[in-house]
Amino acid sequence: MVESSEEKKRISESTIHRLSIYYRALSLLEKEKHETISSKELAKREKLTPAQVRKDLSFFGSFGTRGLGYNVVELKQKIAGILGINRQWRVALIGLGNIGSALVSYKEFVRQGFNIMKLFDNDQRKIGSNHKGIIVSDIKNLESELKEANIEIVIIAVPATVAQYIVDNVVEAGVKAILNFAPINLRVPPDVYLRNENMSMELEYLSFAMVNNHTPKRVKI
Amino acid sequence: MVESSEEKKRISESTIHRLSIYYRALSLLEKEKHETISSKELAKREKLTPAQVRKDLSFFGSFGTRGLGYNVVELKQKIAGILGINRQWRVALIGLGNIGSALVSYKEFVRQGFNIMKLFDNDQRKIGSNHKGIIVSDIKNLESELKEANIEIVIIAVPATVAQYIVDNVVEAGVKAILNFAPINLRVPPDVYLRNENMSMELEYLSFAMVNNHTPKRVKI
DNA sequence: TGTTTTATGTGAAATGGTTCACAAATAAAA
DNA sequence: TTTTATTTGTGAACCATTTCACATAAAACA
Ligand SMILES: NC(=O)c1ccc[n+]([C@@H]2O[C@H](COP(=O)([O-])OP(=O)(O)OC[C@H]3O[C@@H](n4cnc5c(N)ncnc54)[C@H](O)[C@@H]3O)[C@@H](O)[C@H]2O)c1
Ligand SMILES: NC(=O)c1ccc[n+]([C@@H]2O[C@H](COP(=O)([O-])OP(=O)(O)OC[C@H]3O[C@@H](n4cnc5c(N)ncnc54)[C@H](O)[C@@H]3O)[C@@H](O)[C@H]2O)c1
Repeated sequence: MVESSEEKKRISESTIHRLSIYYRALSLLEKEKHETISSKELAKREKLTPAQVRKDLSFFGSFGTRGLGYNVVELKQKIAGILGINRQWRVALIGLGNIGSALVSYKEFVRQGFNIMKLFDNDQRKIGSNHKGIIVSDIKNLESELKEANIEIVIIAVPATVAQYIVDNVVEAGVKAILNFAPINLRVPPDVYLRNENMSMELEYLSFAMVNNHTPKRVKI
Repeated sequence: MVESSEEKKRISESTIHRLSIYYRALSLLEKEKHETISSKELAKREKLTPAQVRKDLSFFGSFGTRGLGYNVVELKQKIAGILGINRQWRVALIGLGNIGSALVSYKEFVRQGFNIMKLFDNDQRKIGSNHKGIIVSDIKNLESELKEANIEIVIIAVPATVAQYIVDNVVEAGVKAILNFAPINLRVPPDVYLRNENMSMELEYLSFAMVNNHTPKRVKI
């Protein structure tokens, strides 16, 4: 079989994270009625370097105008396309406890096209109740309901002890992207994308920095 | 003044994050009654390489025994010392909304020595109320109460619109470490450590990965 | 006690990511 | 219209991190 002609560039994770940063900055610039922005100015705002901004963007195309900079609205749309947030994503959240309930109310997710459409829990008092217009489903029906609703991304907000078991079912249901809040190293097949949100880790970094007088190259994203 | 004889090695952020991972893994191994662990086995468990584990640890000393591996309890304590979590930290949380309330109930923080001792809000209905044994303070008294309670770390959980203003006051009160949940790029002086917890960014990574069939080098921590 | 096996600790090599520096393109000014 | 000022896009140089590979040391075993 002939190799696809499409170039498969290896984009670094840092570049992807910075695209998120550019997107957020451009949203603000749009609100502030800026028509164009130079890599220099954008870098200054986000404490990065102009070269970094240009190099990041150059992996995906030439979006600027020499002598002028980038059109704010246009670049924002380009980045949205690259990140895949110029569309709606169907998201389910499992575990409606402290953190799960907070996430359901997080408006930023919806604004970026991440729509929580299904909620699951195993607590009888929670099943059937209404959260932000969504009826909480019984975890027993996880697989069938995930499939039925065509869920593409699942957020895990259950205790660490049951997280692997839940994830196995989520994978079984064909979901390819998982955002995990449980402080545990989950096993998923190679074709499933997994990201972990670990808040203790960030506090531990602060602790380390204070104890060791750490001098970071720059503030973490 | 003579330069301190203490070596000031530049430890990478990735190394620090992996120390957190090792710590969590070792806690589990301790529970599972493992007496020793090799870099090979530890790496396998956390999907890292043995060389990586050894190199990370070697920045801080020689903690292992050739032919045997590392003593679980001993290494765990060493890492706790390196990360600065073999002590108690005095933490304050500002903004008792959705995410703030969830964080107050997060037991993992306490387990690692991060004790939330002060809560602040500007909502009259919340001020004076009791959350997990802590009376919510009026944001008006922020500076004086932060100083009085000797707060070392502040968690920001207020709307992005007011976050910079709040942070300015926190910095004014002499706090040197901030964990920020507001989706905004905060300005702090160079001697203040700032970490951002940005959940949209992780979802955006998943979105990017799915749209672009991204092949990461390895799963992000 | 001697031999074999296991596993650390660490320079050196390889890989990956960031910054430099400049040609090329366009805008702005003259 | 020509000149000057900006600013992009990108190889090349640089720097940081990861992996390799092996000398060294201790454990396990005979
Ligand atoms: N609270 C926080 O601020 C916070 C922060 C970061 C990470 N986390 C992590 O997020 C997870 C949830 O934390 P929490 O504080 O919200 O805990 P919680 O106990 O308040 O919530 C857990 C929820 O999961 C549900 N649940 C339990 N077992 C289940 C199952 N088998 N199937 C479906 N649902 C099930 C429970 O009914 C409950 O509603 C934990 O892993 C925790 O470590 C919490
Ligand atoms: N809800 C989530 O899951 C989530 C996730 C990630 C990040 N965040 C971010 O965390 C922040 C809080 O989000 P939320 O959903 O909890 O919002 P929220 O509105 O529920 O809570 C905000 C809290 O801050 C308080 N507050 C407002 N202004 C204040 C001031 N000047 N001084 C002191 N307190 C003040 C409010 O009274 C409220 O209690 C936002 O920046 C949000 O973007 C939220």
